[in-house]
Amino acid sequence: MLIFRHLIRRAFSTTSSTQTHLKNQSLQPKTFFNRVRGDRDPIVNRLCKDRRYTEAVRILCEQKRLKEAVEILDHHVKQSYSSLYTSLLLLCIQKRGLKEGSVVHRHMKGLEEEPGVFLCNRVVEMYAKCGSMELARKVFDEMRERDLCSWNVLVSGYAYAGMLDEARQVFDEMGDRDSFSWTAMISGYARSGRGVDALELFRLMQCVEGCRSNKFTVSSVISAAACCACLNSGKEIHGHIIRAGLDSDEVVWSSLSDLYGKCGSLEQARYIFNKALGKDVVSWTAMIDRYFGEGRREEGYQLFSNLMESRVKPNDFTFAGVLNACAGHAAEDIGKQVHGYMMRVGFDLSSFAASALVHMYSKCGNMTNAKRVLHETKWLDLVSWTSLINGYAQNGQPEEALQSFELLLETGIRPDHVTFVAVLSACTHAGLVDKGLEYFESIKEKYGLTYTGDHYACVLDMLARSGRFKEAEDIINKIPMKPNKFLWASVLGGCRIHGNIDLAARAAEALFEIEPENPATYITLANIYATAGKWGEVSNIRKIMQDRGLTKKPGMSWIKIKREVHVFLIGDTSHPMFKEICDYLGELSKKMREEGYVPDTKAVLHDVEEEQKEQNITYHSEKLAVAFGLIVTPPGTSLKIYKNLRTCVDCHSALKFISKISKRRLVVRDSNRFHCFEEGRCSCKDYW
DNA sequence: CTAGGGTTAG
Repeated sequence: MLIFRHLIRRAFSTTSSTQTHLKNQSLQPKTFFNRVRGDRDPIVNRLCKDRRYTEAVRILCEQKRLKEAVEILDHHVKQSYSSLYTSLLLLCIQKRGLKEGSVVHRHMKGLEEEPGVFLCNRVVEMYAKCGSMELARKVFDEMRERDLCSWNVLVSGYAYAGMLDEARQVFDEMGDRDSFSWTAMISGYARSGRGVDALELFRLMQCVEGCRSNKFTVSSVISAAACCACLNSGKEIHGHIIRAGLDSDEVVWSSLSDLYGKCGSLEQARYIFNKALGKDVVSWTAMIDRYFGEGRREEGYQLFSNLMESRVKPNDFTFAGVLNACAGHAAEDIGKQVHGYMMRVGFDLSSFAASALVHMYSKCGNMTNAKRVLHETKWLDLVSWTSLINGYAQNGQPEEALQSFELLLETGIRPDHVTFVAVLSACTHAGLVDKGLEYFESIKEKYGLTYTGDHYACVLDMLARSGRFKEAEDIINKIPMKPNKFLWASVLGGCRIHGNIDLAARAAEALFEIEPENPATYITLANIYATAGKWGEVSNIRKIMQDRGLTKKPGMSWIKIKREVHVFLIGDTSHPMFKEICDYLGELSKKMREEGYVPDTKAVLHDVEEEQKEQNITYHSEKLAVAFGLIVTPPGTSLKIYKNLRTCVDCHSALKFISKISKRRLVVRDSNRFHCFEEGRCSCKDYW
């Protein structure tokens, strides 16, 4: 990628910058929750020794060390201090500390003097924001005196919790309403996807005299229009925004851009984005992610590059978005550059920018860096671990995957259902069926999790691949939900390997019902019949496909040489070097046969002569791409090839021979996973 | 004192 050239910096050239970032990061609850007393700063210790507890609490509050502050308050402070409560409650709200909040509340109640409305409002807000609307309501109901703010806090609390009907009830009950009340209600509807209700309420609001909408109101109502795809209402409000002069705020611009992105076009969204006077990092991030979301990767990367050149600093959300795009595109080169940039400008090591890094490296098959990042960040985060386990599983290192799972358990983090999907797939790739079944059992028995469709799909994939169809069918018959397409596709795949025609027919039948338009099912089933020599069935299926207008997705491979992408289709003759490539493949084929390669023509559907079949598979797109790469690069260079479909059995075997003969490392990323061919072996150990 | 936009894993 040329666009990042000026920013390239080796991501791992130094570890000292990592240390700096560790120091700079904010105190995140997850990372620093376990700070023990011995770690307390000396001033606080001194104050405690002198029994100046109130001051100690104040300092801890400033340092956002909620737990310790509340502990001291609870045990040592005997008097009431309104201002202390206010800051403690604020901190509880910030950190979602319900437990600490209720301790503070209890402390307040033990006092002679009754707390004022101001403080009570804070308590209601604290309970609401920390997730207990029951307690919030209880405090509200018991308040002797209430002001408008008390009501507003309750409404916004219910709205925030997604309890819109309750919110509306309180809203309708209250006597006076100001912009706060209306906005809280409107934004609640918008966030819960009830855009129409929000728009309706906004119309009502405009009829109320003396209750003007402000920037908060309009940004909420615009996001409401976006969520229900009401472009026309959105445009009307857009006009209102201009007329009322509310267009000087970056959040308003950002929601407008979102509106046009969601129900207009990316071009309109970009137009608004360009027009916005103030563009903060959120607007940038949203616009970049919008491009990636629509699959317009070049524009996404380009805009990210523009952002880096602007005065706005990308944040962890921005990094996570770009890195996840890189992961999806297997664009390790760009991902590395982004990583390098992050190291320079700094990022929060305990954010999902860090886990996005692990994810990116895992997806790109660079497990060394993935592991390194995970350990460097010291962010004991389940998502990162899951990415790592999955990465190992998909990159042919199932032992490392299971080892990582054991390490994860040692940290005390409880794995969730997604983690087990990764663990089971590792067992599948390693051929560890019995161990996999043990893990499968433990999901329910040991960890008390409910099986998801994916768990069943994984375990059936495992059993079907190893030909244990009896056990597979037992499980299929016991599944409480309707098996999904992934499950049946796995079963079908296993039947292909072991030639189980009966179960294959059942699986295919189910798949035809779920996704009749997917050609892959027809092709696989036809392959199974073809392998068994049942040509009548094969032509039947071909006829059905024709009738339904389905065609096989053409295989396509591409390879990047000197920043230029070369694309090959099956049997493609259009490449300028096609003749050289063919000659080279011919030579290669001779050497391969001497080494023991036998073309596997099972994958060829057509009922044609063997020789013709061999011809067909010789020109599979990945073979063309590899041959081209071998010709144009110097000896010893490793090649990276991308493919849109799964690798076929013959190509897989051929590539093993080619890696041995050419003494090259060949990395193939197919639609499912990475294959790393080296010295006649593949990292996937023939599971894919 | 209360309200707004973008937000990981398979």
